[in-house]
Amino acid sequence: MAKNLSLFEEKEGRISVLLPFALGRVLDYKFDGERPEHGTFVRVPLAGRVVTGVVWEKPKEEKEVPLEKLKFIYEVLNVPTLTDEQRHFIDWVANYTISTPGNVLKMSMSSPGALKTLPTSMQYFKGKAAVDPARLTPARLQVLDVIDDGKERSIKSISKKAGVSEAVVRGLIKLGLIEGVERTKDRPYQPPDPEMKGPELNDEQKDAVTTLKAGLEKGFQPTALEGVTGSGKTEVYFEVIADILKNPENQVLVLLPEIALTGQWLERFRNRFGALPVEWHSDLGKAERRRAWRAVASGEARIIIGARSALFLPFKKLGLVVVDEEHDQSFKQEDGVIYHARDMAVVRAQLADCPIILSSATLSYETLANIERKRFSHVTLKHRYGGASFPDLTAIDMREAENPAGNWLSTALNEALKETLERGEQAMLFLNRRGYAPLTLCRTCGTRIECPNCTAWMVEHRLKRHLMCHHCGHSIPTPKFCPECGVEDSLAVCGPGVERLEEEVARLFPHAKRLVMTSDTITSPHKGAEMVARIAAGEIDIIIGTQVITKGYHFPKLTLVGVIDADIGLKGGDLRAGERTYQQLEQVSGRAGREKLKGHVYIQTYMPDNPVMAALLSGDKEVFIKSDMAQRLKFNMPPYGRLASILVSGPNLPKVEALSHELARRFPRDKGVSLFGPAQAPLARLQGRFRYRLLLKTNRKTHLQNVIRSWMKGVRPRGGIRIKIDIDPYSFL
DNA sequence: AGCACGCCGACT
DNA sequence: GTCGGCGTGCTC
Repeated sequence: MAKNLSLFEEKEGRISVLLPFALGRVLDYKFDGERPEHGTFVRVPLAGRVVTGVVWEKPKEEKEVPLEKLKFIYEVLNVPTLTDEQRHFIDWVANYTISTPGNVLKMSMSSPGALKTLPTSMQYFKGKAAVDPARLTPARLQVLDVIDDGKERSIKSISKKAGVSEAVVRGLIKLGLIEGVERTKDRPYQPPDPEMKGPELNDEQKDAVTTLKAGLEKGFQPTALEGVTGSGKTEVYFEVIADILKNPENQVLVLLPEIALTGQWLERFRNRFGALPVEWHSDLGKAERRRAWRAVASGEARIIIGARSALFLPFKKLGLVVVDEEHDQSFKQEDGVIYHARDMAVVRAQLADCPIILSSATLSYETLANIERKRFSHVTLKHRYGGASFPDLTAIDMREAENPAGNWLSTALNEALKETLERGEQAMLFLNRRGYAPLTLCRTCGTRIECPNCTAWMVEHRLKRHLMCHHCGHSIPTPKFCPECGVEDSLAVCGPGVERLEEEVARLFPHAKRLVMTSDTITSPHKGAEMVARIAAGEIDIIIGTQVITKGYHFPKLTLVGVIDADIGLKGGDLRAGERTYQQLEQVSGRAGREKLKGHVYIQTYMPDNPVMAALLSGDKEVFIKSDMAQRLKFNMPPYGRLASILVSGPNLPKVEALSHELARRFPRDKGVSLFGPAQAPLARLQGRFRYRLLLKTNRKTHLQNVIRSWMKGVRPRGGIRIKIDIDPYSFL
């Protein structure tokens, strides 16, 4: 009896389980039988339902619920366990971003349903039944010959291999000569072949590859790969990937900013590795998502390319991380768990003790600072691939430019367009404004049509015949009468959007084939790929688009780039306005003249003397970046100092104001820490919620998160108020 | 995340 | 007089 009891106690025990939502702590459960190790996926009861979670370490400070109160886990899932590395990463990110580990875990699970329901298919193999030899027709003998090896196959593959119809196979199943079993197996991915020969690299690229490969032995080693637009950075890191893949266990993660438009990247990849990588992005269907997730977890997926969320996939053994276009602001996740995928990727690589390559033509200031601090090594490509030259840059001073009334294209740009089209080349016009016009106002009463939910103008989208708020999605049919004074046909549109620009181009060049590319017209990755293919095939003469066209493309016949309003990004005047505008203009300029044809770039600006414009035009970007970064250093701003943004929002303005001021009062004044605000956020109302912001600035030595945690302790937002904490903010809205 | 519990408006 | 709005709190 006593023996039995002790045996029972040995077998029954307590484990902690992390659940994929904001519970704020782990929950304990009992198990019987073998102790599930940390990282095991389990299904557990929770308040009358069953949820999937992961066996986790129990934080020391948490008190124990008595064993008899605990419930038993229901099921241990047949899924690879999360590695220690992955769990540390999740905890680290939660701690850094001041979110709950559960919410971060959710990003690693990403398709909860996929963990329990697996696709099943019947697989068939040689059975044991004996049968009258007289019934074995030649077709049946063919089949028996195929299955003699005992391997499991589908009916389809057996019939194909034996060269008989599926009916023959079914007949044998009925006789028991073939047996079936239900198997859960996703289709395998085609493995990449690192030995395949890629395109010939030039000397500069070869040198870069040599340098990068030499650093691979060191384990964790961040390297910035800085190459001018068109220098062939991708082919350089492909060689590093090929090297890493020689270890059959290694997995490689490539993060790209805009997954919607990676058709060209995938094509280059296939040319080098003979197969497509495993893709991960929000557009994947349920089945594909599960297949990719499990392939990553099992180690079958060798190369994963994805948007920022791919960073949280449950890698089995990460051997290399590449962040392409590392300066791109879309790596910053702005809601839910707020994180910067580039920064977190560095942490992920550090935990995996593997190299990481940050690639860009316009490195972020964060990365430049890390190069200065000697934390990152630095490899550069200064020349364009294939002997292509850099485009000529011309500024058009719009204060003086000839500019026929009502036109957004200056005469100079118009002329350049004409010449480009006459030569049979392609042009790209960049205007970072969706829709037809950003503002509609009444000529009679002066009313500007605003969003009822946000402090923002309604943007006309003429193709869709409505006005739309770009912040909350609210839309109304384009009105004929002023909503305020009721006068008919008194509404006038102000300013250009890409649709309006397209209208002008159509008027000036009625025979040119035009294509508008914005998030409104690129509704799916497939559609984006289709557009890119049409441009590459020469079916399009003029591409008109928002920032989606600035990134990564290679169109050999594209020789003219026109920037319609280079100043848009500078107007907000926020911390990163200069940096962002510089990067954007440099990137879009880089689309011109990437092969043999000479490229030309026209930049329309009202402030040609602005340091950003001056730097671009002189080609001396170093001077601008150095002085801009020196400013940041002087004011202890990122990447030298640290920022956190605290956004208080709620439906009731006085309550939002009151809580914001209470936060300011409670703020622990300390050296090395300063608080700005509270002040109304630039977008004072968003989706019906009023917004106030506080900005916290510290030096690099201060533990920013600890300051915030102790500051926020005991603050209980009530009455629908939310506090959003953004560590290292990029957006100042 | 879900789901129950709990106090204040428009209805069979 | 009830049905139900979703604010608040709890789940091992």
